[in-house]
Amino acid sequence: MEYKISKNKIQIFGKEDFSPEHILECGQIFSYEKAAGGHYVVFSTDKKAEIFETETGYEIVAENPTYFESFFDLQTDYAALKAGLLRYEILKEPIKFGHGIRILKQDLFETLISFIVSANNNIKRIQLILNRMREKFGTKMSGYYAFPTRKQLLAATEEDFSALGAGYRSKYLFKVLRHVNEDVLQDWQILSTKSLREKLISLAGVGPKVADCVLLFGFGRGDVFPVDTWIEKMYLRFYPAEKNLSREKIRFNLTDEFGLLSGYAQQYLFFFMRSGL
DNA sequence: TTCCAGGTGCATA
DNA sequence: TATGCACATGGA
Repeated sequence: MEYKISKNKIQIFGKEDFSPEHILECGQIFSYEKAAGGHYVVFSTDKKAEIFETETGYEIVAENPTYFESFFDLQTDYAALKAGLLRYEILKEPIKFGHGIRILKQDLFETLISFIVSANNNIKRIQLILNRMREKFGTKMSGYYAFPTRKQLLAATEEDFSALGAGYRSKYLFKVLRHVNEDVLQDWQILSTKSLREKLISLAGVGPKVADCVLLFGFGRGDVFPVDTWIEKMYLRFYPAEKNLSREKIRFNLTDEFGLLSGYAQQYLFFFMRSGL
C-alpha cells in the first residue's frame, strides 16, 4: 500500500488495505471515538490522530506522523498477508468482510493495562472505564487526556480503580503497577514469544487470553491466537466436530493451524463473529 | 431475573 | 493436570 508522510500528516493511497472503521472497531483498541463530522479520532499514550477519508484514500492528521506510521503498521504489506490467509477456506468470508483491518502496534504499558480491564468485560464498558482513567489520572492535553503513565497510576488506590468501575480487576491493576514499569516491558521485547508469554502470565490479572492480546497488539507477535468467548463461538461454528474443548486446547489447535499468521487470522475471525453474520 | 461480556485466581482432586 | 466456582458491573 502506498503512503506518503509529511510534517503533520500521512496520506494513504487506496482503501482496500486500510479501513479506519475496521481497524478501530475490531476490538484491538479501546481509545478512539467517532467525531461529529463522521471521521475517527484515535488516542495512544499522549498522542492523538484524526483520520479523514479522501477521494483516493485516507489522511492521518497528527503531530507525530512517524509514530502513527508504526502504530498503523503501514510498512507491512497486508495484501501479501491476506493472500497467504486466503489459502484457508474459513477465512475467505471474514477477510472479505473485514478488509482493511490492520494489527496496530500499540504502546506496551497502555495495552497491558487496557487488556487487564478487558477481562470478562464488554467493549463499551472497557472504553468507559479507560476513558475515566484518562480523565482522572492522565495529563490534560489540548482537547483530550493522555493515557496515564505508570507513575501517575501509582498514585491510585484500589478504591480509586473501583470508583472508575473496574470492579474486581482493581486489585490486579494495583498489583501490576507495582511489578512492572514501561522500561521493563521494553526490555521484554527481545524475549521469545514463549518466554514473554510466561512473563506476562505471571502478572496479576493476566492469563492466557490477556497475555496473547498484549503479545499481539503491543509486542507485534503474530504467532499467538487470543481465545475469548467470541473465538469459542467461532470454533464451535467452524469446527463443529470438535466439541467441549478447553480454551487451552482450542488455542493450541488454532496456533498449530495458522502458525505465524495466527494473530491476523484471529482478528478477521473475531471481527466477523462479532458482526453477527 | 438471568445471562453475558475480548477471563483470571484459587481451591480441590 | 483439569475442573469448578467466585468475582464487579451494567446492558440486553
